[in-house]
Amino acid sequence: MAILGFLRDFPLHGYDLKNRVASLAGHVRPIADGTLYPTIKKLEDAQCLTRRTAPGSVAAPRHMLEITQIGTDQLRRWLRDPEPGFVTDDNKWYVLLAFLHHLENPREQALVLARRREFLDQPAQLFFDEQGAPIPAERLESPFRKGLMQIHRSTNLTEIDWLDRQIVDLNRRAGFSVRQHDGV
Amino acid sequence: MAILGFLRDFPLHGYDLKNRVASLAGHVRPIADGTLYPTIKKLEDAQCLTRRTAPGSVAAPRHMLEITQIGTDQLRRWLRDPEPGFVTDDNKWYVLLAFLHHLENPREQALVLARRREFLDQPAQLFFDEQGAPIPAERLESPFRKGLMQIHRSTNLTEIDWLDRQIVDLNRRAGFSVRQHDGV
DNA sequence: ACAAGATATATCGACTCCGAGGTAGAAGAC
DNA sequence: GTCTTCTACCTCGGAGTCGATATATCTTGT
Repeated sequence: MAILGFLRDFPLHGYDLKNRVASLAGHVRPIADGTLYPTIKKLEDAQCLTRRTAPGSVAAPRHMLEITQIGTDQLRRWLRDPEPGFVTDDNKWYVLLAFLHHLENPREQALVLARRREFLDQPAQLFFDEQGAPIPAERLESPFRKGLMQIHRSTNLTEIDWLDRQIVDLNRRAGFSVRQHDGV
Repeated sequence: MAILGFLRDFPLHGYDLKNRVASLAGHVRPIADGTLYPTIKKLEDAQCLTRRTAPGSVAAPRHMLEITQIGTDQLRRWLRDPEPGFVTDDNKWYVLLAFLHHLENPREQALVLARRREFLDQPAQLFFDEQGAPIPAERLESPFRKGLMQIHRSTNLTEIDWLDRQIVDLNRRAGFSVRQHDGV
């Protein structure tokens, strides 16, 4: 998804893609060659991108990659209806967020944000005692577990706050465009 | 690591472990059976844990798992000198944090927190233009990317704040115990 | 002229993990 | 009685990823 998302911005070659993806995922951890190039080939076979050999500006010849209409459609499908992991896994969610603007329709964007919002609303219960009963943060003996829950709560609130403001904003914009479209 | 960490608290059987690990990793996403049971067997072969068959309280017989001295040592080694991924990947870091109290020595605990602190200090540059120059958050056109960087910065500050307080606290405690030990 | 090093693409084997499926025992439904 | 459901454990195949390795090209230093 990140590959198509970056290509949607402008054409790139594999080596450049590698660095851009690396700075996004996790943080800074580079994507291995053995992952990138087979994936590019797979996307090419699926006609999601085209390849044009260009002389390397600095060194060996590059394969400039360009996204196709099929690729754009595929990207939008992934964004519009993300797999559960993309909502519940922080790293994946951030990747999705980085490309959500390619899903042009503000109402659809708001729906995706709402799914994340819903997920964050679930109360986090991380630790349980021998009987399986949840242990509240104040009862935890380990200061690290206490901090873990504190940080978790605090960062969740930050994100929820941002999500709510975005969702309102997007729906307002969607409302305007509907009214314009209806001629009201 | 999570398996040994939980067992260090008290003996558990596989099914129970599964649920406890699930509520920690990512969030709530259950660990697959196909991952858990082979891993338990691997740890047993490495003599990190022992297995005792007990009648199931509700259904089929359980295998109660108990951590051994070898397992405890292994756990402490992992905690003391974590692989890079455990410092740079949020999910893995949280798992590590959940069991860091098993690394009893406050000075060693502080060192691990310091590694995370150092990682968080690196300025995050997530997006680049066609020429490869970094784009500051204010210049980003996508509100999602802007929010992404805002949230990233805000949550980092929260965690850094907590880390600093913990590190000071742990070093203070380490200092006391050294002085006590020296008879000062 | 030639070696060294950065750029750039590609492949292979090993490893991890998951999901689907299977076994089996006990409790509760009808 | 037997059927379903929940608990509990286990295995296999496939998908995905990584690290090592190989290759080609261009620049720079000597």
